[in-house]
Amino acid sequence: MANLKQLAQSLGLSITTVSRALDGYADVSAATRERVREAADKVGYRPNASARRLRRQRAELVAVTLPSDPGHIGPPHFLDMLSGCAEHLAAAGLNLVIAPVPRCESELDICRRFVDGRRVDAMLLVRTKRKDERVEFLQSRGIPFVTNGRTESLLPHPYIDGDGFAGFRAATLRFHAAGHRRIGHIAGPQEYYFAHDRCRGWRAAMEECGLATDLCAEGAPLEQGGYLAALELLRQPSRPTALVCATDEMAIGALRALREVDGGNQISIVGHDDLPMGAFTSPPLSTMRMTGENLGASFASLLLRAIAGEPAEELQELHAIEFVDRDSHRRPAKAA
Amino acid sequence: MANLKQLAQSLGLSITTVSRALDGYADVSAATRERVREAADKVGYRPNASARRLRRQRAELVAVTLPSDPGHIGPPHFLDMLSGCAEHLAAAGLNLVIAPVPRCESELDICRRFVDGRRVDAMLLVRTKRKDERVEFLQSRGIPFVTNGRTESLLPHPYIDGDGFAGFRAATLRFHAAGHRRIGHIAGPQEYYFAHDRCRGWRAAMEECGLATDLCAEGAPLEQGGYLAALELLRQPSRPTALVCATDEMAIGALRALREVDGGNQISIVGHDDLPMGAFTSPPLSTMRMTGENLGASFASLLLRAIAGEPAEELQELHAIEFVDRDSHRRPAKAA
DNA sequence: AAGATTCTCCAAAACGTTTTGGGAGTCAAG
DNA sequence: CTTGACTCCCAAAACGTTTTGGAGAATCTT
Repeated sequence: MANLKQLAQSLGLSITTVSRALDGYADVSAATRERVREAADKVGYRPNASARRLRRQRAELVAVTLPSDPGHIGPPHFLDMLSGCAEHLAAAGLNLVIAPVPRCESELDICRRFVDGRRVDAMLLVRTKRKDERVEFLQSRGIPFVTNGRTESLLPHPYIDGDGFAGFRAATLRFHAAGHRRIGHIAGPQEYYFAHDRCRGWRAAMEECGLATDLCAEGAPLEQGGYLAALELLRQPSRPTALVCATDEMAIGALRALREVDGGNQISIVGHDDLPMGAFTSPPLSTMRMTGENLGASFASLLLRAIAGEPAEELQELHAIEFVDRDSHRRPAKAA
Repeated sequence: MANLKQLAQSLGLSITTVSRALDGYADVSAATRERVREAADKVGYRPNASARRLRRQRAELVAVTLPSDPGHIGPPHFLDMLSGCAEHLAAAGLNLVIAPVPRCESELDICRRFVDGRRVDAMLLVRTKRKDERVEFLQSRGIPFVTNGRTESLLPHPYIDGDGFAGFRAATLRFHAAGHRRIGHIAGPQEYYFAHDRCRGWRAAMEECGLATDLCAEGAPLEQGGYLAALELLRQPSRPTALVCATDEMAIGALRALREVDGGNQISIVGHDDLPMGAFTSPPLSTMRMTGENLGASFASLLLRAIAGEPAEELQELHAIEFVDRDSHRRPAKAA
């Protein structure tokens, strides 16, 4: 309700003094400072955010772009992550705005709007592509940002990512150790870094074991994509006995395909993301997930450090992937 | 990069004219308007958001508060809803900021911070309680807001809600028509409007049918809460043969309880929310969901109309609840 | 030809902060 | 008495827009 001028007037002080008193500067006597603070408390004074932002040349805002394709938004914990991130940003006086991408615009347009209108101090990018134009743009503008997922950008940039390569390699080797020899991969769209990374992990393991890498099918990172890709692999003359799937959603689609095919329930399968519903599929879906707790806080911390100017190299977190042992990966190797 | 002053200087025009040209006022000649627009396009001029907000006395922001208790954030479609809402708000020049509530603060504190700092033009409230202090506060401040869920506030306020009363009444009657007589209710915390509303619906149906309303147990709106509440009902001397659960999460907990009890798999059950994982439980969980598509757009529209000053009475949407027929509600009435 | 009207444009005043660059006092030291 | 240091305060200048209230020139009316 009240602004600085009114508050100052009612106290018989100058705007300057009131402002500095509230900010705790030392050049205001302790007595006045206390008097000002009490008065401010009493009238419930809060500085006008827009005015402060204008003067300070800070937006006090961070934006996160949300891909609008339904189902592309990421696992359910995504909202928890955002919530955690926003909470930690708020402690530093920053708010998190969500910026969904309308169908008619590109993610780049959104970035441009936010950056060039000086609406944000930093950005959070999700679902990075190997070659991500948003990253290039933000780098060229010199605006701080953190990505959820790596890219193949030449310049380093801050990110948090799971080590999909290692995770999928390990999962594949696990199948190999269990006696599987025909291990298929259901891959996500390869322009996404995570999908490519996971595919590489599977491929590396296969090559290490001296196995052919032709049992690979790509699909949209959705239930339907996994379903179609699985059908494709099941049509092969020599079927896979195990499937490593890029995401849980695809794995669930693959499970549906397996149910429709003779002996499909004898095929092992593993996904990635640890979707809650995976616990209820039949068989319960073994999966993988990124380690680390309170990811949101990590993102917030990286963002704040990026804003503070820390070099990108020090703001990169690669998290190990852990295996979540349910049941779907335990089918015998020799069946099918 | 550029601001109005520089742009004006480079064109040999005044700031005023450039500003008005870009806003399309009629008092700049079509020729100059075009010239200005081209120049602005070329240098990629975007008005500084903070400056505009200060001058216009609008924050161009809407905040949504997220309860921080994990699991309380609502069904997975919640993020889709937010995303849709943000998208439609963006079309009107408003951005959506998410405001999670840290453990040490109340939702009211958050509202206060946003409202008194003039950080937002409106607020979106979720998980309303029957007596909701946030609603009272916002009403007293006269700031526009829309709630997801009704309240028992005396003054009307804009909301979108599902007709839980009718939905739960209908579901209960459906069980009655199928021959069930001992129909239990697993209720959510009654301080929440939705939980109370659904409970009333069950109770009304029971009374209409002349049945006792003692088979009711309350729990936290989580899997564990449903599990414990179900165990409580199953301990009764005469067990329910059907369960109407306030939420799917609770229903899934109840399913776990049923599995642990002899003959539990003969008990019918229905939930509410249409969680994706409900399709994978065994048996697949019959459920209910609010009708209406693109809820986010509806919220955005109500928010905009509230900001425009439309009276609250015209900004209330009560959506019907539809039944989602899977399998879990089809157990015979005479078993158990 | 004088007055009214219309077209274009602009100077200056906001909006509410934060920050710069002092300006009065007071006190102690030189 | 002067000087310097220190304490406490303040006027004024930003920050970049939008909007108000004209001003000057051209065109139309009478």
